[in-house]
Amino acid sequence: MRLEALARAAVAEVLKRLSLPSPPGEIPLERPDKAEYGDISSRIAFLLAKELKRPPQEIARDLAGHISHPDLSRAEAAGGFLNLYVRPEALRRILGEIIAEGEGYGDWPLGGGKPLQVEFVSSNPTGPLTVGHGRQAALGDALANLFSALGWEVTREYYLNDEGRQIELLARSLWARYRQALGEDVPVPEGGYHGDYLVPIGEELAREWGDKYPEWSPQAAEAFRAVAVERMMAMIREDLAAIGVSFDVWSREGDLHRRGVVREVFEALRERGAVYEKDGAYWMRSTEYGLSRDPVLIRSDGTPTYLMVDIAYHVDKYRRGFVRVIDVQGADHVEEQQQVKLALRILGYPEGFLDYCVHQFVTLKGREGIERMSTRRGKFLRLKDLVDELGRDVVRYFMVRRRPGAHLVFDLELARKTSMENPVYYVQYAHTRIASIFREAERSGELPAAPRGPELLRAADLSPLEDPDELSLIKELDRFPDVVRNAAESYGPHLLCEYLEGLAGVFHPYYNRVRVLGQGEATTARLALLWATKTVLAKGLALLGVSAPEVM
RNA sequence: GCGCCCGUAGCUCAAUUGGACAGAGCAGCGGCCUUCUAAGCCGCAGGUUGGGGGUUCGAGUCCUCCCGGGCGCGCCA
Repeated sequence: MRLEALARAAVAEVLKRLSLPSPPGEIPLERPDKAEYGDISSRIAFLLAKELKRPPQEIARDLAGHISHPDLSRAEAAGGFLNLYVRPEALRRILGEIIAEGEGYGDWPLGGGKPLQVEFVSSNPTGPLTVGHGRQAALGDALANLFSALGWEVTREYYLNDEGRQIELLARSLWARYRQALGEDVPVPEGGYHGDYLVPIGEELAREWGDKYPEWSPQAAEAFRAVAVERMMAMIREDLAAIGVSFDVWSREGDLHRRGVVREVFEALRERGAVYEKDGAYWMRSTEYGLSRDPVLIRSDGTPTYLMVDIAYHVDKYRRGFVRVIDVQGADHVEEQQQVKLALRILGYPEGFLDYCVHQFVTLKGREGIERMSTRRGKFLRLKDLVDELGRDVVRYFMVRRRPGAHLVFDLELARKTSMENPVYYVQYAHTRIASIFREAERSGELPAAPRGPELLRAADLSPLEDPDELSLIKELDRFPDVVRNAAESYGPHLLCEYLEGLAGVFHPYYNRVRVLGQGEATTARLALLWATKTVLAKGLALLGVSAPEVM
């Protein structure tokens, strides 16, 4: 039984024994940040104060005076809080349970194997992935990992927008590059894609096709669009491979049209009275529901807007059996998100079905200062170049280290450092140091190699663990599953970074001060503790898509 | 102008979702390697949480008004 369960049982028991009411919901518990507030504490007295018409401090004192549990050494009332101190034996028993759970430690059965989708990146195939998409790739993948750990059957999906005006512009831009390669002075269209990446493709087409398309025509549009989309997708796949993200499903906009989903969902909205006609177009009645404007669903030329397709896409997701969908999107899509959610509400889909993880943009802080990026203007840093320079681990870690809702300033100089200043290495190095101890233990014969070594650790006598840092380490390890759950449910993988840096921050001083090998009985106990620490570090890093190296 | 997000140490950011005296890492200063990797450890200094008002036993967190920044306000995606 973990710390919280133990404390909850103790508090529930004393409430019952003193015939006090239980608060609605669970008994609140916190991990105090100061040692003088105990190992775990509860603000329950504040919750009972109103009902009992007694001051919180008095209630807390009552509870502290009467609480009794074999695993608690002490209970104090301070400022209305009930502070509990756990016996070292109980902590050591918890460590034993963590070791027994092994790799599965940190997982939850909450999702019950139900299908959940994380849709992310979904960048238009109009250019390579930029640093901004990198944040989304890292974020989405980490969330997918986290929800898998919560027991959901997770699908990673990329929505591919292979039709529409932006693609038209892309094709036109590529055609211009093609003409340029043939020595003609055709400019890239206004608002088109000015990045260099189209230049070599234009040259290639010039060699291959010669002067086959001297004019911009429907035939040219067709040909250049097909090549452009195909080449851009190849580029994007390359970028995703570089950062180590892969998708289970690639869905295409064109597919939704062909299957008639778009038309059908539009009709459904119209039947619900959510649509009106004006200026030859069809609009959704959004202002009636408090949104700031009515958007167009079907243009006057009869083609559906991006929003209309997006709504249909989400209906389709529901029909495909997902019980929960999380879309990772940039802050520039918030209005769109409100419109989609509203449409789903009108259509009667369950409220919690669709959720958005909205993230702010990334700016790069290098020597030249902070730069803004734009794919269309060709002013951006390709994600792959950044990964090639810094490594996948650094890029991934930096991208998820901040709360998604906050702007991310990517500090290139810090990221380039291979020292303690770089938080990724700080965490990874803790893992490496432990690995090193195990290598040394095997070499010196203090611990046999796997599988016998781990078996011995599972059966180890943990009673020599009484150093305060050792007990702190156990308390940190005990928190891990809660961090995983919280990081997933609040869409905040950065909480995992915080945790891992904290865990490494307990380990490093301990390592520096306390010798593990050659300490007789204590050695096996310490190896067991470090085994658990190493497992949690590795698992935490894995959830973020970052490696846990044995050697650095 | 309207809507959404943000403002915390010199810098980059946390803060268990309303809890205790607001915490880290850089940058600054001073110490620690013949012992499992110094990519490390220890110590010092650093704050009116943008500002005012309000709700609450209790506010960085909720409400309100200012100030400053970002994003959006297309029959683009």
